[in-house]
Amino acid sequence: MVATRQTERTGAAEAMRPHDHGDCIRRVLDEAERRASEDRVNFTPVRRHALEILLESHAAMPAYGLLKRLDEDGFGSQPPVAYRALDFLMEQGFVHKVERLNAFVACMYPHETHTPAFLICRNCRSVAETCVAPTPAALRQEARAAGFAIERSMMEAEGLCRDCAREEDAPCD
Amino acid sequence: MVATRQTERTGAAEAMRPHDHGDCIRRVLDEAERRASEDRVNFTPVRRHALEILLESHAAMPAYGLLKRLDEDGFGSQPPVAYRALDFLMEQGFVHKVERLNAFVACMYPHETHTPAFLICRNCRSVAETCVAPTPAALRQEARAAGFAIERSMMEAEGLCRDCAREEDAPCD
DNA sequence: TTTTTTGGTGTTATACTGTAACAGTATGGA
DNA sequence: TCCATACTGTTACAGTATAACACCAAAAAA
Ligand SMILES: [Zn+2]
Ligand SMILES: [Zn+2]
Ligand SMILES: [Zn+2]
Ligand SMILES: [Zn+2]
Repeated sequence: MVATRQTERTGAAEAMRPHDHGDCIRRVLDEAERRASEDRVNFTPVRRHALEILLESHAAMPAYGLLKRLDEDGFGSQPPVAYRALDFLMEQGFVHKVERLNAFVACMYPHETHTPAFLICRNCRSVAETCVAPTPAALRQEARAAGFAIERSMMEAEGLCRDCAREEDAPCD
Repeated sequence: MVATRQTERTGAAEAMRPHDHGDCIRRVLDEAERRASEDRVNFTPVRRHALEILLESHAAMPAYGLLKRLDEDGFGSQPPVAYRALDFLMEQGFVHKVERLNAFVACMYPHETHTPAFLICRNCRSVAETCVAPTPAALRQEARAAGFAIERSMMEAEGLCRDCAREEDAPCD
């Protein structure tokens, strides 16, 4: 590992420090808008509004919490409403699922594809996304800077195993 | 077949390669037995049997799948049966939860506390635990050796944020 | 233009995952 | 004997997620 030498600590676990959250919202929303139009994907009202709701705070929101909000705002009351919006937002990389909480957060670094790393408080369920390479050492350092005490952690990588990759390649699909 | 020249790759993602699985079972079960008696914890029949069931393969098993098996074997049919056994096994570090799958696997390295890292096939849901330090680079290398194509990954760390830690310390609990 | 396809939405129903709470039992110490 | 602790049996319920089908509009193909 390099001697990280960070003069500027952008991308640190800001969510757990005081900051201008209006900035977070504007920055992320603008970037999402830009990328959606660039990628020619359909950023419909319900999808946009779902992202806006998630952006209201850095806490992770359960799907049914989001659904409740969407319903109050007139976007429909049935589970697929929320899950479809979330599927879209996750595909675009605008939202991550925090698996440990079965809950969702807006991505704070939507300008780059990345392996997200989260600091999750087991007590208040606040969530801070870091943009550092998620090595245990780097994460520990982020945590220290945020005053966060890591108790346990895990990493999960999803993909295709050798056998399944072979199947997908097969000409007789 | 890559010519990776593997003299001995202990701790690699063995689960995704041919291996003597009887060895896995004996090794892990013995170690669990030893640690349970060392730590004076109550390794009751239902708990032991739950571990044995999970050890039957390296696939992740959902709680209700485990429950079904426990029921067939006469250990009770209600959800708490499975969840209590799983809670115990996770506390002892004998089992991990694979969050992405809401499913559980026996730990392949129960002799040491660690940050588990998993390679999860999205197609067949097979799971390989690696015992390397879970850096993205190390994980990529493990994946390559196992013929596994990582498509996305994440890291989650749970603990206490600064504010919640302060509360816990507070004398006026 | 007409037809077809595609993608998004509305809705119902259902499956899967996880926990609270209380009663019963065994054990071991005061 | 009384009490505390830890494990188990059971009921009821809360929370999470998806399948499936009907409907519609806009884009693409004919
Ligand atoms: Zn913010
Ligand atoms: Zn992110
Ligand atoms: Zn094995
Ligand atoms: Zn493990």
